[in-house]
Amino acid sequence: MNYWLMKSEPDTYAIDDLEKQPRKTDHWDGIRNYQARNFMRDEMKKGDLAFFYHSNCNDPGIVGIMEIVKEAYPDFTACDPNSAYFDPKSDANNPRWYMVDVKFKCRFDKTVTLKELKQYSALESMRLLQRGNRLSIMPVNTAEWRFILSLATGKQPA
DNA sequence: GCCAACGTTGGC
DNA sequence: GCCAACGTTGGC
Repeated sequence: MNYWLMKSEPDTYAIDDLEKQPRKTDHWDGIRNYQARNFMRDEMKKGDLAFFYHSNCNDPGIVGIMEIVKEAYPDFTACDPNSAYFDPKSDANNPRWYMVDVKFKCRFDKTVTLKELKQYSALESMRLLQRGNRLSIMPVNTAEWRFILSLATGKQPA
């Protein structure tokens, strides 16, 4: 069981958009970064949990939790010339990009903001908080996961 | 909208 | 394989 953090720009796809899907499930498309892809393709397992992070917005931060319900399979938007994520260099027979399916689990009452995350020494080694970080999919360790959950719920970590 | 940081591309 | 140029991310 692994924990993750996955970023999305809410103007493009917010956590509410995921919740509105049938069965609250959708594919996580458009990942076009090799490191993020490798995490998704090689390490993400069914049943893993992920924080949903809103990036590039007024109040960036973690807004809720989703579950990985389908492991990596080729990202079909790479082969679709009408998609914003079309990649002419990707070969349908040897897919370059992958996606997973995620299911909405919960939305926090209050966003755990980036600003707030930066305040805690318990989180100072988090990948999200490292200088110049741009990864859109990254692992979160168990201690960090629990700590952030406690911030979201107001309860002490188990 | 600015811009620092980072990733990718492509000439050599 | 180096590295300059360019494109993208994402906080502010």
